[in-house]
Amino acid sequence: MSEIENMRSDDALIALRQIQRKTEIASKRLANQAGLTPSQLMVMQILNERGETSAGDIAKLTQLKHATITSLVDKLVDRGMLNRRRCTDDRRRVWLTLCDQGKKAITSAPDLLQDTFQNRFGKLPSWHQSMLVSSLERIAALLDAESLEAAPVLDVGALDEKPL
Amino acid sequence: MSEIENMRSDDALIALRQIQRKTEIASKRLANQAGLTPSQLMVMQILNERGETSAGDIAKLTQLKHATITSLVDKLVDRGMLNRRRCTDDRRRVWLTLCDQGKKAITSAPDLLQDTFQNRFGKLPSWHQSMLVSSLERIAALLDAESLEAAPVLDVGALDEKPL
DNA sequence: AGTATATATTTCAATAATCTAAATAGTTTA
DNA sequence: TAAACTATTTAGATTATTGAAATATATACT
Repeated sequence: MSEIENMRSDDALIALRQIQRKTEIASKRLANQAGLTPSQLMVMQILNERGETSAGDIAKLTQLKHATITSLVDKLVDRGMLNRRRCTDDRRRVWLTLCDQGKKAITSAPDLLQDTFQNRFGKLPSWHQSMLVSSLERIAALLDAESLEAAPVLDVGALDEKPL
Repeated sequence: MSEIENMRSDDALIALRQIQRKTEIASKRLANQAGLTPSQLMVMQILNERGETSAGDIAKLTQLKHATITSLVDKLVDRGMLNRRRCTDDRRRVWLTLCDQGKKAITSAPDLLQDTFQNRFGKLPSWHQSMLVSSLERIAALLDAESLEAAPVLDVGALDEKPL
């Protein structure tokens, strides 16, 4: 690939990093508003999107160690955000689910990034909206870890399942 | 805005969250490979992109407290990654810059996400590349808000409880 | 000018998040 | 059935992050 051909890719990566930083900071703020740590929020969002998920898969998805997940889940269970359920098929495993209060906690906190985004996005012409959505979905696909064989840690399989 | 009109916005937000999670995890891994914490990496990337930046601005950009920046910078300076320089105009301020070793540290670590992305992106037809770049830049702009960048975190703790 | 007030960073002690290694409990394999 | 393997937890240590007070400098006011 020539240098010139790389140019657009570089532009894309720069924009991606900007997006990353903005969403990450917004996440931090959102977590705070909901009375959660960013890691706790991440776990709860994953559960909200995927439904019942095992502790180990959460560890893979978040790239946190199992011990960390355990202590983090302990706290969330104590606060009535999550349920722990031992898997009956394989009694080593533990399934986690959001309970109602948990769902409420993450949906009721005002999300500044989301609000701002929706507001501005809604004002764009329809064709532009479509283009952005398909671009975002394409980008997400380009970032997919499937063929990143060097990253077995991410190999959770259902990683690309449809959220919500 | 009607429910139907909201639909595409929701799709966009879903894709955005996927992108966020993927880039965040890739960041964690990259930091690890470079022998840095994610926060340290973030600081160094900011310095790499913006050049000399004040400690306070770094605090705002990362949404970390000043005390945190101080200790984090201490370590990076000790390791020869960064330079501290007292501003001559306003001697309260401190300017930070990456030094050569720091630049090298963040550019030499193999970035799996970046490599994969570049590889796949490069295979797309030119018109598609252009569209993706402009879409990404537009998205970044939609996420841009002083309120998102500068606003202090409201600690009007959501509701009843605080984190344990 | 001199005093009060505001800003930028640091220090220090405390808290919270995360990790490693070992332990526990259950499953699969040979 | 023993050995090897997998999932989660426990315990203890390490590290990151924080709030509050301290320091040093700048700005505004009278």
